[in-house]
Amino acid sequence: MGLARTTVSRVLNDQPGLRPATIAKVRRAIEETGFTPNAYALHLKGKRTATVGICMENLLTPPAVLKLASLQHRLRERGYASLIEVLEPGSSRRVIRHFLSLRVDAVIFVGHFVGEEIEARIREMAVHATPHIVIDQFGIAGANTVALDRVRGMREVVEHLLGLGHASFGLLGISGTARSVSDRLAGIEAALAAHNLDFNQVTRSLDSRHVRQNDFEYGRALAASFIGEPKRPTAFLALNDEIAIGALHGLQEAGLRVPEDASVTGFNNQEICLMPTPMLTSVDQRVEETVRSAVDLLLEQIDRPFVRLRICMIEPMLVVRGSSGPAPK
Amino acid sequence: MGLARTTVSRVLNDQPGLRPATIAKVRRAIEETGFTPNAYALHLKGKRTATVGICMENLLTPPAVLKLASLQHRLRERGYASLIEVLEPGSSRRVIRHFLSLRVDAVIFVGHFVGEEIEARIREMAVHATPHIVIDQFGIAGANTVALDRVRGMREVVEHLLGLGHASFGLLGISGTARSVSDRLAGIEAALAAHNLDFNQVTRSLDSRHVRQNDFEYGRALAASFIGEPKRPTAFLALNDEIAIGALHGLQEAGLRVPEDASVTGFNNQEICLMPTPMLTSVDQRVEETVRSAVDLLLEQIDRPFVRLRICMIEPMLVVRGSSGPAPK
DNA sequence: CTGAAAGCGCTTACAG
DNA sequence: CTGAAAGCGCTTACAG
Repeated sequence: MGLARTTVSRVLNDQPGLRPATIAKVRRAIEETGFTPNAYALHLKGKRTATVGICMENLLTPPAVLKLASLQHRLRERGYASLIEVLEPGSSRRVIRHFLSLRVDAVIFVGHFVGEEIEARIREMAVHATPHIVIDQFGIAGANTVALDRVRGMREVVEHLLGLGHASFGLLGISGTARSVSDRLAGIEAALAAHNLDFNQVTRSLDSRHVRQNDFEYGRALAASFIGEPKRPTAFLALNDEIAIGALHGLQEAGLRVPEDASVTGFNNQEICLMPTPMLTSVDQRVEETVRSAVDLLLEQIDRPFVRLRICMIEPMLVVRGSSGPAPK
Repeated sequence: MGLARTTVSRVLNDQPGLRPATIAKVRRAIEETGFTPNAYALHLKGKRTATVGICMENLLTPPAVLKLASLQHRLRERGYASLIEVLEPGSSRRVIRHFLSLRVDAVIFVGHFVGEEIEARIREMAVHATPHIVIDQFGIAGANTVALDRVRGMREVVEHLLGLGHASFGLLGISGTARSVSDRLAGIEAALAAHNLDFNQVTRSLDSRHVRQNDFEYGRALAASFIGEPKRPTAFLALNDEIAIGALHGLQEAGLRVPEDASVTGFNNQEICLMPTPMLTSVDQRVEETVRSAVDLLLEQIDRPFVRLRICMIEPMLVVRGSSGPAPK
């Protein structure tokens, strides 16, 4: 036959020093038999798997999916396949073991997780010298992290509204102790403090009057509650775009004009910001830049393991649209 | 040491006939060293990889992502990990080869692809006896398929509007030759024919006046165009929810009341249907049922290969909301 | 330029 | 009940 396993292997790996006729013969045989090399045998021999494991908090929010799509695209460009798993609380151990058994070159976490769980996983991965990066969530001990500077994002929103003359703010869904909330509160406080305003005097939250949902209906309900109140705020800051749009509709249904009677702002700058009339002012997460930084940091670690811990903050970008305007006189 | 490779292997695979003390000793050693079995060695020995390859058309539309999330969840339940790749035109060969080299147990296609390309891939996979299923796209030769009956979905929309007394219909984004469009046209024609109405007489499309975008702005622009027309339709059927919501806003901006002056319907029943006022009547894709059927068909094939070709139609569900009402007198 | 041999990390008969 | 040996499908020195 003239087709020793060695020869076939050399053809498949484009190694030099083969007669063209031999190459052609091998290629033809491969074509005819539909032969596909077994990746498992390949990697057993030590070839890099060129695979990255991605742990997603969920696949149900547009920003998360946008990150996933972008990650997958960029990794592919660099020659990596991605293995994707949704991480439910408590499942991280199983998922990471699976990734490790598949000898992934690195693991990416996207979203917000139980801190201790991820910390434990990162320690396990360190044993195997498997690099990692956490996208979105600051504050995980020992974790390489890339995340949006949400404090700054919210500060810019408030600065923008202060600049428009607003002095009383309704907070929509921005209450509680979750990290994503506390970052936003910190941003609001910082901006107010810079203008010598007292947080408790100029902001108001009615979140407790409704069951927290973080969706349109929740925003609508919150807006409706504010309508009945004396001293209604002139600007409403929402935790996310969904709540903001719900609130915008709620205000309009009550006969208020946006932005003439009240301004509304969102957060995340999703596509739906373009849908209401007027369109929604929001804070862009800079997904592309986030993902690019994350992939760069990760590949750097794959190339030279044990570099020092990296924390990368992404600057948000305020996108001003029609839903925010001068405060009413 | 008393820790022969054989013994360790037996412990890891929960095989009977080991002394508890031995088991404990092995487990401790595994724990201490952070030993993780090499999946590649495992599968080389013939163990099933318990992995399914998923080819996505894209990850940028909510319905696609919903299917992915649901698929991933159901496969995990059944013990399968999923390998996800976005298929760009022309990349299918590379992606499928990669999946085959990883010895996936099956491949799932989600979305709409170039027919011949997928047909070629399915033929290649047949050589390896690797089962497949196509979700969403009917009409691929030799493909096991699960997809929504879009003809019927659109027929139900028209029946609903006819029942409300409408007799003139504006089509938004429903023009051209794409399969997803022609299915919808077939549904509209069927419903009209059943009521002895002539398609060309009672429907109108102004799609050609704008650059096709399938988004809010396109819907808004189309609605604006219809406003200026004599004999304005009383009902507007959109290709999808985005166009419908854009149109709804466009009509309202022109001073029309929905549904008193004009009805609007969408397609896909995404979450955004709940956002406008009034909320949008739409057609639900029954993602859960689609995915369940697909996974069932697939596992059936994995268990006994070479069963006959399976085509499964999913019944859509019309969801009536405030955007559709009685035709104006 | 091409082929025979060893070995990657496991599992599975088969001895002990 | 436990261990030594073969072999899964490749790649890579090493001979020829």
